[in-house]
Amino acid sequence: MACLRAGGGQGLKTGNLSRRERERLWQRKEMLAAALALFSEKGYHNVSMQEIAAAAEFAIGTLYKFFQNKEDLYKALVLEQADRFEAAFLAAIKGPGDELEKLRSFVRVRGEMCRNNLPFVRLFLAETKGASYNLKAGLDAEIRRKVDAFLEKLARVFESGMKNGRFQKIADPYALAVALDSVIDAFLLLWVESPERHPYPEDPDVILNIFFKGLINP
Amino acid sequence: MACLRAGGGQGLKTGNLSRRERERLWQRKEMLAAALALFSEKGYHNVSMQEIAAAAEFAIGTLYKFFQNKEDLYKALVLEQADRFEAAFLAAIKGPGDELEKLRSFVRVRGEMCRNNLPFVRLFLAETKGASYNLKAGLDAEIRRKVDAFLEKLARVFESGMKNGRFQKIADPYALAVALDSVIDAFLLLWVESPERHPYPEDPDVILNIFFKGLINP
Amino acid sequence: MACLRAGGGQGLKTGNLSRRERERLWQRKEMLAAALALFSEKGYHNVSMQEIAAAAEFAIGTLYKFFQNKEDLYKALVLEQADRFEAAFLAAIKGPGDELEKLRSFVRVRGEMCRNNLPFVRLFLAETKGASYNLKAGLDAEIRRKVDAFLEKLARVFESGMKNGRFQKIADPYALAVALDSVIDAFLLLWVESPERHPYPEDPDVILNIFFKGLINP
Amino acid sequence: MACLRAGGGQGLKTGNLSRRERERLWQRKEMLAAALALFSEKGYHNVSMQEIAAAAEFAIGTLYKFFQNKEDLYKALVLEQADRFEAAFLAAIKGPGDELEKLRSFVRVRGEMCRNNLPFVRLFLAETKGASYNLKAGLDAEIRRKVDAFLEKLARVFESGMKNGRFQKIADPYALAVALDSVIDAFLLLWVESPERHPYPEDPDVILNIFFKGLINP
DNA sequence: GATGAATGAGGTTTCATTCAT
DNA sequence: AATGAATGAAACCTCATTCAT
Repeated sequence: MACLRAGGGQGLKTGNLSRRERERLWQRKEMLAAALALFSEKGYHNVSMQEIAAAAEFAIGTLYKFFQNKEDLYKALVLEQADRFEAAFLAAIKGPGDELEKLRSFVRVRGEMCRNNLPFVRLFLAETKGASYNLKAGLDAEIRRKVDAFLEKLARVFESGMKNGRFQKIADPYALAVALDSVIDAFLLLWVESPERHPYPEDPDVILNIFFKGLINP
Repeated sequence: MACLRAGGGQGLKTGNLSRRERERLWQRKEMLAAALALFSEKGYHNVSMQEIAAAAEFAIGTLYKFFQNKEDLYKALVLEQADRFEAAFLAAIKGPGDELEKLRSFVRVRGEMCRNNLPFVRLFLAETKGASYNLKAGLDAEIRRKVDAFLEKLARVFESGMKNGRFQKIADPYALAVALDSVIDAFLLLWVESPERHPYPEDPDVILNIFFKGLINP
Repeated sequence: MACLRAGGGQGLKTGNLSRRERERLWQRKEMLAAALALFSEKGYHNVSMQEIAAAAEFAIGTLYKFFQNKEDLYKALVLEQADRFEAAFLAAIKGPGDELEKLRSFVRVRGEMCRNNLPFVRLFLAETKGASYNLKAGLDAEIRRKVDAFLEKLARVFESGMKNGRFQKIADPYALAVALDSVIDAFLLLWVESPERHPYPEDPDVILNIFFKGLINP
Repeated sequence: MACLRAGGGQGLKTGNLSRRERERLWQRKEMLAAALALFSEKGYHNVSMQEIAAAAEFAIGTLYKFFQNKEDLYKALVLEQADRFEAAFLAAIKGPGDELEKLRSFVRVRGEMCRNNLPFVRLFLAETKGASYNLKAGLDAEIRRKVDAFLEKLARVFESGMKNGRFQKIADPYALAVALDSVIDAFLLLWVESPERHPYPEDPDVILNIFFKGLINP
């Protein structure tokens, strides 16, 4: 959370803004931060707008100046954070190095982002893994579209590796992307639940070896 | 769903019971079936007790004779179904054949159970993957304990395969169990969302090859 | 008000009903009576559902069992009363006697109904005379349609009188109907505001003479 | 509306005022014009101060510099317009000609004023005919006092006509004034609702004949 | 034992009004 | 003097739960 409040300019440029506008942006961030903490802890339906307003130390009316309604607030929260995550993951797989290195980088960044944004990870897993009924109009679809678009890009890393002979054709590239993503999620889930018993591995190959090395003895 | 209503003896013995008791059990099952259908379709918070009572064709008061409150009803629903699933999965990995065959059997049964119980799968994925906030007291923990117990047993399949040389030691057996489970879940999730675009594979090796064959070209 | 509570079977038959149903009807009437008193005194927007519930001595939730929402309650109130009034007025102009007697009867019944239902008259004048913005969907239209339909019937009394030579053709029959209605309303309005200074005349001819006798000296 | 904004000197003299004061008067007029348009269209309770401020292109705070609160603004609006109307009606019945011509003139001016100030007419009818609950403190009384004062003056026209033998004594002069006023209102109401089906008559005698000629055939 | 009418706390949202800038 | 962001009371409405019948 601290990082969220402090972290400036995430997607929203604060360059040439009046004091007023900068203040409004800061207030918005405060509200989203309070909302994130609460939603993440108790879930969408168990958090009231009053609660969020109180946590953000604003009047309820002020909350409604920034967000049309509860759903709108929630969507803004999830989408803005999702964008940050997507950007970081894309940077990882578009970074330098061969396909192998890209995968390592992705696994590493995934861990870092999550370690630093635990509240959002809880929310995000709830949104993408759990059947989420909260989001009547579109967020669900929008999030899933984003995830899918990313998985396609990840699939292309596998595909490219297969084409240049670095990877074997053990499965459909998209299936591999889905599989890698879900395995990482599983490790993250274990870590979220009990960080001490199941730490997220520092070395990405601990996870990747499941894919790299064959299980069956030849 | 029909199977749920009709399906006798799932965990609850109906052997030597009075007519009264048998009727009560049948009523209870009706209620849970109606609740499952509604929760699965709309989510815990978007289903009212009135709605469940109406769907089950009982008075609201009768519902409360069987379940102390909404949460209690939900817990009973999830736990009883989870038991059925757990039993089926355990049977799969305790069945005949070597470790490889056990894994294949598990992947197959996982698919079958889910295909036949889509409403519950939706609910279950929401509960186990998504951070589930519904269940303030204990269900969460109880479910996760069950899942973990099963994962330990699955891990022991990998371990045994490693010991007798059938499997390579590519990773920690528990990690492998988690990974396999999550990959299957990922495929199920894809299937739940769009059964036509992403059918759950008939041949378990489509999934298992991700583990069996190494990705990296030697 | 007393008359409203006491007045049984006004349009709603209470003949072959179970005790339950009779009680529900009585409760509904209590609610409408409380609502009428409040709306009539303070206006639609200045009365809260809590207030109505308290006045009717029911819980707020019970109010909503009977009426979907505030507007629904208001519409039911206005329409049911309007029907009573319409019926009484129609009876007056369909009663025995020639056209002249019909008009006298109408003026008389108008006065009686209003004297006995002052709260509703206030509401009704507000609805039909004032531009009423309360009634988003349809009540406005429905009320005006009713009023217009009645005015047409009243016009036909004038028309018939003209045809059989009892009346002179001093103006368009519909215009005469509108004029008579509005003159009665004006007298009622004066009476509503200060019953002592401006009593509604016992003798209908006090009002009707405005129409019967010509003002200009020949 | 244009006439309202442009129309100078309506009751408020702008003669020897500083630029400041003239500007304030102009601003006030802008605000009242915006408020009139909105109130007339949507009704007192369905218009927010924010809305009025926005329509008048002032800050909400500025609105409150001119009017203590919403009710105050509304009262000012209604009273100032009512004064304009009263003045015009008084001029009509004080104008040249005998009693008959005064009545004709009144009917004519009534039509003109209303045709040119439809938004206010809607509001005014709502205020004077409908039981108006908006105006808790005094406006109601003040308006009605004005109306009554005018009706007394109109009554004196009838009275004078009776004294000099031009009119017959068919009814109490005040009752006749009330009746004429209400009949005109009724025609205006019809016109407001559907200007095409019920045009306000060009010839005042169409309305006045109801009074002038006796209905009953002698 | 079964019923479902009654309850009222608590949710979301609006808007008249204030006051620091 | 003008602004408009901030306020929070109060409105409408839902629904988990109880209890008299």
